[in-house]
Amino acid sequence: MTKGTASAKLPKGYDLAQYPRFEVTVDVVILTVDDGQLRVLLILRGGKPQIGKWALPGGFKTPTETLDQAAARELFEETNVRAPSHLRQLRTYGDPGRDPRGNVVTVAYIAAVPPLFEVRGGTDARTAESKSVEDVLAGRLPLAFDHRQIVTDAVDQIRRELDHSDIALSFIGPTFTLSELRAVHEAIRSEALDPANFRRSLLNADPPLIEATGTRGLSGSGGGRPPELFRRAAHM
Amino acid sequence: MTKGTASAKLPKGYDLAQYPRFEVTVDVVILTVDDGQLRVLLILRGGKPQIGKWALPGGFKTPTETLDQAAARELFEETNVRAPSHLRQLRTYGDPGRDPRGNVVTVAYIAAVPPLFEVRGGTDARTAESKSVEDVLAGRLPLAFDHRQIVTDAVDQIRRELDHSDIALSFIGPTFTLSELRAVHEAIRSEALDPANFRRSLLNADPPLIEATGTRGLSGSGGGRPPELFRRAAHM
DNA sequence: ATTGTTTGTGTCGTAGTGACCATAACACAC
DNA sequence: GTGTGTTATGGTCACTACGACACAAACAAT
Repeated sequence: MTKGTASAKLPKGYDLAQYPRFEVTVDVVILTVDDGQLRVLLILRGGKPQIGKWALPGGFKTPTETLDQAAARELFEETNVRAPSHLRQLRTYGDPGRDPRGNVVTVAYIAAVPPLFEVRGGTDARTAESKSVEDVLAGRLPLAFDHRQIVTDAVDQIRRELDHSDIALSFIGPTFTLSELRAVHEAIRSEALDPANFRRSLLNADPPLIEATGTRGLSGSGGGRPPELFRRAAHM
Repeated sequence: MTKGTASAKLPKGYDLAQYPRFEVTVDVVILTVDDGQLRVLLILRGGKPQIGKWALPGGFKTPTETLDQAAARELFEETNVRAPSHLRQLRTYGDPGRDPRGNVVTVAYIAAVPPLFEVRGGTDARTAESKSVEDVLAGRLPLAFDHRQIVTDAVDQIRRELDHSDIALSFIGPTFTLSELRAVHEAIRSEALDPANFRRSLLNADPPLIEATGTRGLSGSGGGRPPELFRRAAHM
């Protein structure tokens, strides 16, 4: 609506010319569990600063979009990944000097997706891959800017939510076995869980998180009883 | 370190001139429980937009300070309240049009303090008072900008944390009775708690949150057994 | 002394959970 | 087909956490 021109009809000091200005960016932490390993979606920077370094997908917010929209847009542009509905804010980073280009404040977003999503690199023809979170946290894979700190905070956040939300379901597809779901929990918590107890706690959850589909999956290559298939419970 | 001048020695497109710019502000939600009522610290706007409306204390970030520092500084400048050590980020708000002055992104902070703190109005000689959160949430006390939404989110956040952290202790002084601590929980949860069960859950907490001082407090005006005084447990 | 109030202690039954055992249902090698 | 290994599923047991309550302790007020 009212833009900077509004200052003309108001007492002096109304407009914002006197205040320092910042670039506002969004960065997106897309987590996934693949082959029992927690991974994060990164792009290989082809642009201006930090060329050749891995970084979180993200970019500049425009004045006409919300922060949420900016995060979804940048994610798709740079990685071709459609933003999940549960893409949400993690935290905002604005330390002076965090971006060598100047005064850049970034709002970090976080979401989880199932593995094997299509990553073709975005319109910018950038390379996009999911990388081991463990490597990032240990510093074996250096990231641009303060993105390692952002990934650290994202993993902490996911760990805190794991037992108090349905976030684990976001890591897997619409139908799944309890083993697959358990593998997600184990990858995030870095510890083994008892299959029987895991099953009981999920089936007794109130409100219910999952429900049986009635069908069964296939036994693994090494044999084993074929598992029941579940889906997310209809939440009303 | 490197400012905008860095663009001189780098390929064109490096500098940020091409991107839209924003003002970045911080807003602080200071919550307190007074007389069994949850309250929020507000200031009466004397400046440019929204004159005469109540608003959260806050202001513009400078390029040389962190977001945390900006929040603590603005809080003290406008309300004379020293920022508690646990002042921390809540969420960032950047919807287009949220501030009629232009493109303003604000990072909201949250903290709890004991009642009866000194609020003299800050250096700006503004009026600062704590107001009923219930009145704010119900819309009986309109706030400037989107500050009502921020207060809503802050209360939700406090409610979520209440049972999984020591945040309740921030609402009261260094020594306290279990009745006082229980009153904090009851005010935030808006429901009565059993004194006996409340005591048991706190004394059995692991890791311990509180410890007895050995001394006793005074009976209330209507009589009653004098209560034990507790303090925050030495967390090691 | 009696009454009322608040604090503090204990009991009881239920629900949740970790550890563990047993059975079911498959693949695979022979 | 039989036996062996593997995973899924169902169940038990002991311990803990917690809501609901009963009750004693220690004060104020009359």
